[in-house]
Amino acid sequence: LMKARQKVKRAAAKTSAVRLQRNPRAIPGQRKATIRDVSKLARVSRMTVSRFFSNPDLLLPATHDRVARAVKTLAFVPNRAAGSLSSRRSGFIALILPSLTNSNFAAVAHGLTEAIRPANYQLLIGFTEYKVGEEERQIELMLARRPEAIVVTGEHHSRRCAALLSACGVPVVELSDLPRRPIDMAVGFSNREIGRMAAEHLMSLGYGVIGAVGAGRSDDSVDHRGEERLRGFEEALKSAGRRSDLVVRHGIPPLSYERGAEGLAVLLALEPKVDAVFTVSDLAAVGAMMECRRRDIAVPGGLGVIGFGDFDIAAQMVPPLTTIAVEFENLGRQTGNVLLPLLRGERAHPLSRRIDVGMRLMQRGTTARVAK
Amino acid sequence: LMKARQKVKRAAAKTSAVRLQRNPRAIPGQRKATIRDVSKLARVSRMTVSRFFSNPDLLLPATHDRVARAVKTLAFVPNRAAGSLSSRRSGFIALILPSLTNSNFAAVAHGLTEAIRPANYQLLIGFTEYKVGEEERQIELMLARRPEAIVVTGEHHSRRCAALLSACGVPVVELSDLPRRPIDMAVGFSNREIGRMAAEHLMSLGYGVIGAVGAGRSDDSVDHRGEERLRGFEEALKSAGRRSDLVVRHGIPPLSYERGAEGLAVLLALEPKVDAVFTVSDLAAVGAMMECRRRDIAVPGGLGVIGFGDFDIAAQMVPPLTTIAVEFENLGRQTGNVLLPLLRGERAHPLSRRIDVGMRLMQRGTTARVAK
DNA sequence: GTGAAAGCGCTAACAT
DNA sequence: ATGTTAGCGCTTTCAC
Repeated sequence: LMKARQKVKRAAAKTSAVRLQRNPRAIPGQRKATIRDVSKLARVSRMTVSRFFSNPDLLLPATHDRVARAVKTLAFVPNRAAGSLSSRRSGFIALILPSLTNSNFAAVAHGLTEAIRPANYQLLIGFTEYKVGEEERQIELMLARRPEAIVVTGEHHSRRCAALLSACGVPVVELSDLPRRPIDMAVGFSNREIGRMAAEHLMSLGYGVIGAVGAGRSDDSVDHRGEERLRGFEEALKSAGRRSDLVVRHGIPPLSYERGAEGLAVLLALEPKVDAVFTVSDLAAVGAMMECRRRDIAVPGGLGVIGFGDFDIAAQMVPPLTTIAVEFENLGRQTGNVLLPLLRGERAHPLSRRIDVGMRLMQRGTTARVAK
Repeated sequence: LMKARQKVKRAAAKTSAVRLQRNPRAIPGQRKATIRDVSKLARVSRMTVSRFFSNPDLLLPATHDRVARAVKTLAFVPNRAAGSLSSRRSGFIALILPSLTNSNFAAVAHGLTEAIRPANYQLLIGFTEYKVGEEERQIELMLARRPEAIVVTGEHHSRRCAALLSACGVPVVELSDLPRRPIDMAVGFSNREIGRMAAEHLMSLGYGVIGAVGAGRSDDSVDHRGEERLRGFEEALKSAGRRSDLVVRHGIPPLSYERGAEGLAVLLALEPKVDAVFTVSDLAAVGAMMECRRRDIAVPGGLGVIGFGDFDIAAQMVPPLTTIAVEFENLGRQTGNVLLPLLRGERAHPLSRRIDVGMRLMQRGTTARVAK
């Protein structure tokens, strides 16, 4: 058997000597050093070099030194694709967001990055731009990289997305929504509750004719989370026996300052007597406030305004914007904290499969008690 | 020889039959289907399955169908780590940004994503939070994934970063700055020129005592680009024989609304007669405007304000904010356009190694001619 | 503490 | 149009 092997090897050696550069369409640039090059230079086995990176304490100081020097002279950077293939651990965590332009989603990314850094995972971020088809595409792209966990935004997924996610075999976290029946885990808050909270806040202050502004939808883009907020808002008004038809859905997501200003204009045209408005996002609220200034409508006297998100600008406005805050960076961090034990192979704690990070009403200057 | 090979194979088969689960520390979840499983089910060779994904037109319709069915029943998703290793093309483009919380950087990411999508590349985003040590760490993490191109922000890199980048063997783009001697390529604009432009704009309108607000620095964080803007600003004032000492560097990057408001306060304490201010970012400018409102300083009458970035909020302010605009999404798109031919193996066009996307003064309401 | 062997799942190159 | 073979660069496993 031994002899047979030798023969095969020699035959192989002959062929491979012929073709030096295997793939001409390979990325250009001088060939990178491999673990093999390092091992030769340091006169150790490849395994020793591997251990140098994964478990340096196992090496004898002298060996460690030789390897370190070789690594340095060759400017060796281990190839994680090869490592992943062999160890069956990619070191990736996939994060799929609607958009990065929203600073709250960016905060999620930052929080998650921070939480997973000590474990040496790398984030693989994708964004959908609120396009419905894009989520599927992104999930497939991600799955091809064999992430060790997948974090998606929201609870609404196409059938195919849901199928891909439930079959993917790694932990899945649904972010920023709390589905009744999560695919796997969920970390978030209730968007519906936020709408309700906004409506109740406005009613409690004595506002009478209350409207809302959110994003519309097109054939290929939706903002499910904003829509949930509007729904909660309508519910609260209805169950209080109030008018709940003053809900403007304007423009395609994401909602911007400008869309907020326009949305308010639409609302005022619909019902000039509106005395308070909830906008699905602070950005729209700020836009609405600017529109008020242009129209000489006093805030909060002429119009009460409440937003969502507690974006940085909210507290800085004059008057400062009343809003509902969610700690998005914390959301990301919590997600990381839920995932880390799972990635270490520990079983999921049943209580941590659905984490509500809650929300907080930040009453500031744009809402105030109305004189009856 | 043939017989020898058979023997080796049989021996190998025997061993591998013994150990079913090779790596117990592998990520949990049922074993994913491999190209081999598909090939068996479809009764074709593995290459045919591979071609099904890379070049489906090559297959006979009947073969194509059989493979498609097998792929579907097994829910097969090709493992890109294995593919990358074999083809020596990772399909990654690395993008290293200071932060995602800045919507202009997010815009870059979006633009770049859009540009590279048709070629089926995937972005690998990392952020440094303006920390100097983080850039090195990020670059090393990225290099381990063998990206086919690396995009970094700015021209200032530590020695080690510069070394890693110049030795990495793939195209490198420096973003949003135009170094005199780029490592490889650069797509951006002159931050210094922006500072100059701001100063000249204010001088041309007749403002007399002109200040600026930027971010400070700590031991481990800097905003080189903002600093460049301040430098250009100082230069312009100096060469016009004006006072150039009213430059406040406040707080650690990134500059926020709040920091802008505080920065203005510092500036006013330093020199109450200031009649115009340039802030290194629109966010700080907005913060400064809010501070003005709190102090009943009229804008632009009492204080002229000019920012940078043309963030969405700029045009929405009342009065709308004068600023200097750079099309950041276009910056990302251009970067993609420069990279794509290189990734296809074409030679770099010498003219496209340094692309200036330029800038535009957006004169709006916060600056106006001063009555002498 | 170190090494040898085998194989992770795919594709380039060549053969038919 | 499809198949065969030999690796890609690493890590697991097990032997010493």
